Amino acid sequence: METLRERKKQRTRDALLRAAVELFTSRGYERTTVDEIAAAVDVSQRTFFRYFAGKDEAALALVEMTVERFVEAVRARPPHEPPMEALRQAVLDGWDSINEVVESVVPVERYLRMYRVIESTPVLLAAHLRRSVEVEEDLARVVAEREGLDLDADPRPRLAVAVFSGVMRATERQWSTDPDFGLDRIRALTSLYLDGVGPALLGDWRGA
Amino acid sequence: METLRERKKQRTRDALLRAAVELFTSRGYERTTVDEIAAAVDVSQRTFFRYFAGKDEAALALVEMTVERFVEAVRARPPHEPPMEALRQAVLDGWDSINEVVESVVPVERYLRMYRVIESTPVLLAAHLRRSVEVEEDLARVVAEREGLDLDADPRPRLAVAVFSGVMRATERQWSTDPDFGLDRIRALTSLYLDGVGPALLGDWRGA
DNA sequence: AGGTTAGTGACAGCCACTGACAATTGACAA
DNA sequence: TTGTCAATTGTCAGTGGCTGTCACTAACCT
Repeated sequence: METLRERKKQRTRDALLRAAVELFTSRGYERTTVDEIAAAVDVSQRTFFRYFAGKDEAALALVEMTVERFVEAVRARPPHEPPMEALRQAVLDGWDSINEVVESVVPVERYLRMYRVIESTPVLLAAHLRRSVEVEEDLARVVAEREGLDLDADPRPRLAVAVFSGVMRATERQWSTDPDFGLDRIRALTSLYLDGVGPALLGDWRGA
Repeated sequence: METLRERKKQRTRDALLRAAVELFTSRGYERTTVDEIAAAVDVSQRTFFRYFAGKDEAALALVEMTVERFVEAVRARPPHEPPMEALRQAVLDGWDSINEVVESVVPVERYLRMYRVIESTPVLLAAHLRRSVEVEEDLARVVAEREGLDLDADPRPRLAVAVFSGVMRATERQWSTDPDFGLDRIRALTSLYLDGVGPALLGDWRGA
């Protein structure tokens, strides 16, 4: 059982996160001040910065939860799976179980709306991409370990991850401007784009 | 012939850019204030912001010059070349002619040092990655046009560009931590990584 | 030469963020 | 319980990036 202090902290953090997401998705990121978020939870601005290193961290916190879960999922894939297959399955499974990860803080729908705010807000997109670089490094390590390779000697783990991440980014970007909001659409796009990599790398595009 | 006013403006901008790069590469980006840059050129802080939308823009301005040139180079590649080949040649040619693009502002060596500052400064890396997203969109358009395809109907242009950009990012990242500073090293890594994409995508990595 | 326009400096102000210190509140033992 | 310690929070003051405004000067144009 958790101590009262810890529960209180958790509640404050959740409240701040909820308020932030609420404001970001309605009013927009830039047009929301940290003071407003703090005021909505009735804490001081200083307290906000004790829970989040910056305004952007609050905006990315939800996605961060799912990203961490994704990396774990890759690590947990059966070792005999080829790298790209393991990555693919981990993402798709991630979208299937997104609700379980997020529902304790916000409903899935709000998560998706926040995702679109990130994608359409330059500073947030930038922060998101920067974080992705770190994730890629983690993934490369996982892949190298799965295949029993030395990350510094063999470029393939990093390359596979780079290609995969590039495709995922293209998918996110496409989805974020798609009129169809739903999870099914993301799943479909993910599969479609991953299947498209092979054909796209072929020299001759006339045969499709 | 340019007007005096325009020449003066150009000189002010160049001076600001030079001072900024000088300070960023020596003192570091975060530890350099806009006031210091402005003071080094003896203009007001306000004037700095009339030339650069933000401190980061001054830090990315050099790379921006080469990026624009790169996109043009892709556009100018012979139409019969497959997309990935055109992209590859354009990058490699870009590194060959980097000096011509940059020398009017700073020596190449300083350009390369600035590149490393970007790569190692979180906020700059973030801004750089965000800009790359826009570049990818431009490239996708160029590729689609070259191949006579509709960008909204066929995912292959975006995919090819996404894969290419992913690999380029991995290359940059690798180079930025390499003890070898030189241009040759970048060229070698670029070729190596591009050649590695095929093998990395294969299911079975045991055969190499 | 004289009116017009572009570029600049000075100033005031917003907002994100940080350090320091004091006040409060929960944890835990006597 | 109660007193002590430690964690959490609020307050305050300050820095740095960035913007709007306005008056002033220098370049342009006829």
